[in-house]
Order: sequence, then C-alpha cells, then structure tokens
Amino acid sequence: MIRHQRRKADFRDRLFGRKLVELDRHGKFMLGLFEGDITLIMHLGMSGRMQLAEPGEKRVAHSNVVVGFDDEIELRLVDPRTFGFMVAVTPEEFGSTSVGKLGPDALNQLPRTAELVAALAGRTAPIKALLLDQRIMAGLGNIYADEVLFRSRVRGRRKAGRLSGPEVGAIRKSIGPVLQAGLRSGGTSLDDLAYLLPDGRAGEFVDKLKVYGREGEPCKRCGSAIRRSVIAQRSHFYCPECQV
DNA sequence: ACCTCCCTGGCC
DNA sequence: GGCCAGGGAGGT
Repeated sequence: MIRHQRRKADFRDRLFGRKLVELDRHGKFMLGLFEGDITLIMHLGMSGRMQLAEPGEKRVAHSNVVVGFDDEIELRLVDPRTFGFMVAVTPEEFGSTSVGKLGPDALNQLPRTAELVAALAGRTAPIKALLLDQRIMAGLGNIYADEVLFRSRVRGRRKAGRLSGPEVGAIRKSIGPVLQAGLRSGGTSLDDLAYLLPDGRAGEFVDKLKVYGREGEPCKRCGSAIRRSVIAQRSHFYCPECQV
C-alpha cells in the first residue's frame, strides 16, 4: 500500500526505533524528520486523512499506513483512493523526490507580485492551471484556487501571461486570507467526509466557500448563479458577474 | 499544453 | 452501468 516506497521493507526498517525530531510542511507535502536523517514524506492525495488513534482502537476501512509511536499513539493514513502516500527516504533519495521540485510555499514563502508576474509572463495556460501547478507555487489545490480567483475577481480561464499587474497583485493578496480562513475552519470536509481533522472532527470551511461546489447557487456577493466549467481537467467554479 | 493513468466509493 | 471526485506523475 506504500506504492511510493520501492522496497516495502524499507519503510519499516528506516523508521523503526527512530525518534521523530521535527515536523515540517511544504505545500501539500508533510515532512517528518527522524533521527538518522530519515525523512517521512506524507501526502493526503485526493481522499486521504490523517488519524491519531490509540493502538487498540479499531481501524476504519482503508487505514492503509499505520505508524506506531511508543507513547501509545498511532498515526494512520486513511485513504480510500490510495492516491495519498507515506514514504521514508534517505538524504540521497530526498533530492530526487517531488518535494524538491516544489515552488515556494503559498503560505510561508509567498512570492512578491513582481516575481509572480515574471513567472507568468508569456504563459498562455489558464491562470487556474498555473495556480494548481505546484512548481510555480506550492499549496493551492482545486478548492482554494477557485476561492482565491473569486476573491481576486479573476476568471480561471484567463491566460496567465495576459493578466495585468494589478490582477496578479489581487491574486497574490487573496492567497493568504483564503488559506488562513481555511485553516481557521479546520479545512474543507465535503459531504463524503473523506477529509477530517486528525481527531476526527470535520473541517468547517465548506460552509464558507464562496464558489467551489456551488454551481447554480447565488453568488454571495452579487446574487448571480455560480457557474461550473472545466479547466485543466478539473472543475472550475466562478461567478460570471464578479469575475472578469 | 495537453492527455492518461493511478484507485475506490457514492450518486444518478 | 456510467460518471464524478480535495492530486500528481509521466508520457507525448
């Protein structure tokens, strides 16, 4: 179930008995740094969630990876679709993981507007596709990209290289507030409750979404019906009046 | 800049 | 039975 670990035995062998010394995050990748320079790379994929449980607690379906700690706590990756993963890597391997290819973190290392303008210059791809491109900036997924675009009043299909400086600035300025609001609410648990907080509570940002998943419902700003289109094979929700 | 694939489950 | 879904890699 740890497809990303080429030798499955490595996962246990590399982590067993080692002390977790630090937790980090870059974009949507979570990193556990263990003694002995072993890094546990974790990603929730589409349907994953982390669960903290006691070893005796019954495992829910799709508890695909379980890491036990000696204080009687287990970290479980529950992930029906198995696009999420945990992999334990050595320093030599770390460089060739996708973590190294990530752009600056959208929350902690947000690029300046001028840098973003430069990164988007000449690009003909829709801005939404590039907001989802983790090499440009890491951390925005489909929900938050749409919410950022609504807040900045830009349509996702606009060609990235043709956005004005102020438009790129508006997008940049929207990223922090949107992500912070999402974090304050504990994230976005949709109807299927695939994503939950590690203690089992549902994230409540779904109640505060302005556009994502609201096709046909009235825009909270102008009342127009929210529309859905497809960009880069992903759903895009937007307000046809508020977003240009 | 596109596609396809990796998976399972829920909904129509 | 077919379609859809919070992501990302890999190939063309």
